Amino acid sequence: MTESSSPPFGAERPTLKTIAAESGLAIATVSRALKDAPDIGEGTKKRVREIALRLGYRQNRAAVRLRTGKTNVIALVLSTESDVMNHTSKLIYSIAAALRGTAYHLVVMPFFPDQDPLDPVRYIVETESADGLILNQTKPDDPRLRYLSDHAFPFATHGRSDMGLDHPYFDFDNETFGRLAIKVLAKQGRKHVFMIAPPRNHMYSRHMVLGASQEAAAQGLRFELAETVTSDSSAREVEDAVALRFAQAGRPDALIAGSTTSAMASVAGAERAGAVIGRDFDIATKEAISFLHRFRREMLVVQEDVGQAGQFLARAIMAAIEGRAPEQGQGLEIPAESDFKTGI
Amino acid sequence: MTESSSPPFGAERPTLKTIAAESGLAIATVSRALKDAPDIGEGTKKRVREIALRLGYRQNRAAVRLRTGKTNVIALVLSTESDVMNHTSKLIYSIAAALRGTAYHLVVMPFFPDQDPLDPVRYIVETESADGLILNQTKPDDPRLRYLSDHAFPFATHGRSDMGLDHPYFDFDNETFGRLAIKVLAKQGRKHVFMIAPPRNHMYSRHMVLGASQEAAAQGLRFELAETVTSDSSAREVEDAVALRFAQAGRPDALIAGSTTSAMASVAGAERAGAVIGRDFDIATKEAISFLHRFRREMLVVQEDVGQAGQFLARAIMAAIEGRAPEQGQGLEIPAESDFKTGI
DNA sequence: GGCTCTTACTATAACGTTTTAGAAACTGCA
DNA sequence: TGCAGTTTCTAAAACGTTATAGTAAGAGCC
Repeated sequence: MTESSSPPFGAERPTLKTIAAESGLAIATVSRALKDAPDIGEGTKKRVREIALRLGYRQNRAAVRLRTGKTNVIALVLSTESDVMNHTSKLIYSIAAALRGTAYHLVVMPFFPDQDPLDPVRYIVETESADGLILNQTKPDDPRLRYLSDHAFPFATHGRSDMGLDHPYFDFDNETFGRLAIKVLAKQGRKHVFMIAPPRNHMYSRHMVLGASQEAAAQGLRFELAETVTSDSSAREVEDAVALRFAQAGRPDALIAGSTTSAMASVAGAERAGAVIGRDFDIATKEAISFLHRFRREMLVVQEDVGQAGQFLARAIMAAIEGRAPEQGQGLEIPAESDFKTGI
Repeated sequence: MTESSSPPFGAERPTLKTIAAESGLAIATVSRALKDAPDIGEGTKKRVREIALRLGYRQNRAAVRLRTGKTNVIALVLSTESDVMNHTSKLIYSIAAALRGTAYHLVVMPFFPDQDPLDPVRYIVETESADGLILNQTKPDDPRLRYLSDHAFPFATHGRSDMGLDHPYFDFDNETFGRLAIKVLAKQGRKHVFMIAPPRNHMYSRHMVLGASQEAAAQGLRFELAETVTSDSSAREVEDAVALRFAQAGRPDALIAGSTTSAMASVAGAERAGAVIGRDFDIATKEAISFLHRFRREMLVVQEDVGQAGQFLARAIMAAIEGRAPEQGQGLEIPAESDFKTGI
């Protein structure tokens, strides 16, 4: 596909000017010919394209950017919190994959715990160093979204917020996840669930807890939320908390973990307290990359399709930038009960 | 730190021209004042800085880029192979972290299995869309490195090559890793090692196999290399291969795995063949993110410090771009015997 | 008082592109 | 033949910055 021969070694990179000189046309004509403008003759267009190809011409992005004000850059601002590492790289890959063949580049801009979450966002908007941006780890009331919305800057988010803003997002339906997790555990005959939820200030935590608690009530299960740890706590802390709880009276017989590492840690904690997975308790959780079943085959796990999220977000942000209506405004990945699988 | 007030809502973004008008100075003077040129009076500099701050002035990067030819972009070309996901996100984070506060941005450009590995590299060089680039997963004879070297384009690599090129790199010392893995297994009284090595065409595979095989010879251990699978094979394949081997006569009593997932899969395979970890066999491996001990506490694992690699590479590539001599030309993370730890 | 030297500033061109307004050449038609 | 209409091309300005060459004013010196 990339048939253009590279420019002769050491030579200057060809510009519109080079092609103009070569063809005897004006720079403006060459420019318009290359973008297939209607007021350029077919023969001329063909000739220009051939010369461009022969010379290995490539647009100077800085010049286009300066002239048009369009950067052709999409920024991804990444939360560095927790164990979302697999999650993260999958997201990056899938966005980059969706951008392939388009004019857009992806710049990655993590923000760090010591930083105001607004900093990278403000930076991008103020310097206009991207045309649009993608955020993850949304909060119910998220100042970043307010800022972007106030400045009419195109953005899309992985996860929802609760601010009544209408913007493109993709989310995993954690409410359904929570509901189904309970259902599946109930089907195993479990009566008492102990849940390691994500940090309460994240939007998806609310959804997950809501779904689980409601369904537990409906099914008549006892529902208990870990108070001292979240799924973002260190593995050690989660393990200790679960071990402690399982050693106390009224031992739960089921677990829900909000993240992959907290799931592993929870199992380790329950086992330390002498409980056997599949016999004394079951655990339901989700993961972005398939490996929990190599840890314990008995675990009930849903695969979250982060690749789908990345692709959706890339398309949505491009549509937003170009002022097109997105194919779909919002996306939700809804797990089904049958998606909860063991590795047995 | 970022004290600059944002420009009044809706107003045009201020440029040097704005400041020039505001101060009564020429554009050139403002430009030079802001970059602290020696031929501008102190009073003027102070006044210009104040106005710039008040107006929330930020350089237009496209203009700078067009004028100077410098992009202030560093590209990271990522291999998508195998299970290096944790590895990958750690690398991204650490590079981005090292770039924080500098003028450089990080654009991520994965390449995909269906693609010529040279494509993204050529693209960046031809379009001059970055000042320098970082590559990982080097091959002994790597066309990407040859191309970059031929075009005198600044680059740094995670991993070495075998082409006699002098360029900045950071590597984990896999030869020492291989050697020590054998040593540690020998200390456990093991006599017969089965190794799941990385794909043979990767540089680090050569190193690892070399170290392990030599040390095995020195220690009088039997050394056997898995022929049908590599550490990049699917978990299922690795598990099957190890299970098969452990079911055959002359069962090994030790494993070395070249990657984290292949380590998990190997253990699963050995266990399927009825072997018990710590009793019938031991396994040595490495990981980028701490979690293998939650899988089996008995595993002997070294933590590879990918964060250090990212930081090193970021610094090295900036030095290369700016024509400075790097603080250190090459970096090697050398594991020690005492770094092999169990989770017990 | 004329000379050079230094300090502090400015005008202008250039980077490579796109856009706008307009010019030139051709066509068709009366 | 003349004129409007169409097609195809061009000149020039602009985006925001930096580099270069140069100017003006004052200081120092004999």
